[in-house]
Amino acid sequence: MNLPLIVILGPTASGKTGYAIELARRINGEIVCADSRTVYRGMDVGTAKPTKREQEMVPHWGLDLAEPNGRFTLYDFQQYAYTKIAEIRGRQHVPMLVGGTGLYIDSVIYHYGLAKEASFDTTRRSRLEQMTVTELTDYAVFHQLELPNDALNKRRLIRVIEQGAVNKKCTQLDDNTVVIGIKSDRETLRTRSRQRSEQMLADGLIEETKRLIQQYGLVEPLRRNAYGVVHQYLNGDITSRDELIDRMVIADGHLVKKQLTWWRSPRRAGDIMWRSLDDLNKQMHASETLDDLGLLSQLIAEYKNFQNTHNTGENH
RNA sequence: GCUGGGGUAGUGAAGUGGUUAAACACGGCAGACUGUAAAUCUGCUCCCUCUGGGUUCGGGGGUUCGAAUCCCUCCCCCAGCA
Repeated sequence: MNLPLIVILGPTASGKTGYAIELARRINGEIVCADSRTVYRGMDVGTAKPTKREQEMVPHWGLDLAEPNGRFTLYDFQQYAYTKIAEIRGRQHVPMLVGGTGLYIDSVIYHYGLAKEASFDTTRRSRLEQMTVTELTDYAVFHQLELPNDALNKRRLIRVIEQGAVNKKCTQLDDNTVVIGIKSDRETLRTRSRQRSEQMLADGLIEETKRLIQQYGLVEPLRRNAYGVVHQYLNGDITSRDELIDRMVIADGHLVKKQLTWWRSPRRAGDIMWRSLDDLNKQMHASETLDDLGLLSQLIAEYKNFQNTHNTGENH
């Protein structure tokens, strides 16, 4: 049997981690984290990285792969995930791709056509970064490059110029891939986010932020979300603990919005089977009498059914 | 109670007699996005029967051809003095 790939995705604070760990224990799974921030070493509390204890319950991969000031690319993640998924299958375990970074997940499940970069030209990058959007556009047009549909997005313009094209190569979902989305309404997420922010502070987020900034400087991953807000607090731009929490919740809210927009896109919406945490847990506990393969095949069957009904509905 | 400052979209804030009041920022909503993605970028955000129309600047009154802007009065907030 070719073991399936179980993908569990969902917005921040939706409860992916908890569910994934429990499921992994039931179906003999191993978790590959698809999260652009937990790849960084030392960024633990502020990224809600699975704890040591959680990591001991189920093998976790994809954590602590890079230094916060290092360069970690989509290609790096994709290759890492491919390797780990193959290794997990080699052990006759079920690979599970779990995370909230839509792009990372897509690069693996749709097999983005990424090629190894010969070498990253830092000098050229910083030269391009100094150009204005207009200059970059002119440059791209002059060299007859297709412009990104996000024409004012400087980062993407730079990528187009570096690559010499807009890269869109990808495939359909593999037959044995199952994609489950954790469905949750925004109010619930906000409530969870608030609780989680309180917990992060209790767990030493402020000290962690201080330490990381001292060690690496104010690098990009430390400028955003929880870390960015705490940095403003340390700076005195935010003066009260209440405001700090509020701002952390708002930052999470922005992230959630982007994540949901990503997954709502018609390009992938038909591949994601959204289920509430309650339903998923009920199913898991209801099938306790089943053996591991029973629960797994139940999920697969449910997903196949979802795909069929969705696709017929779409074509007619 | 007195004196001074102030009350403009969900919030902060610009506008201080004259082309269409609400720039700008935040928040909210929607969208794009294949190598930094928790990044980066775009649109909408007073109301409506919405390619057009309507209402508004704490309440009321007044001056003026014309008032968020000047005057009177009342209400509320902040600071100082009692």
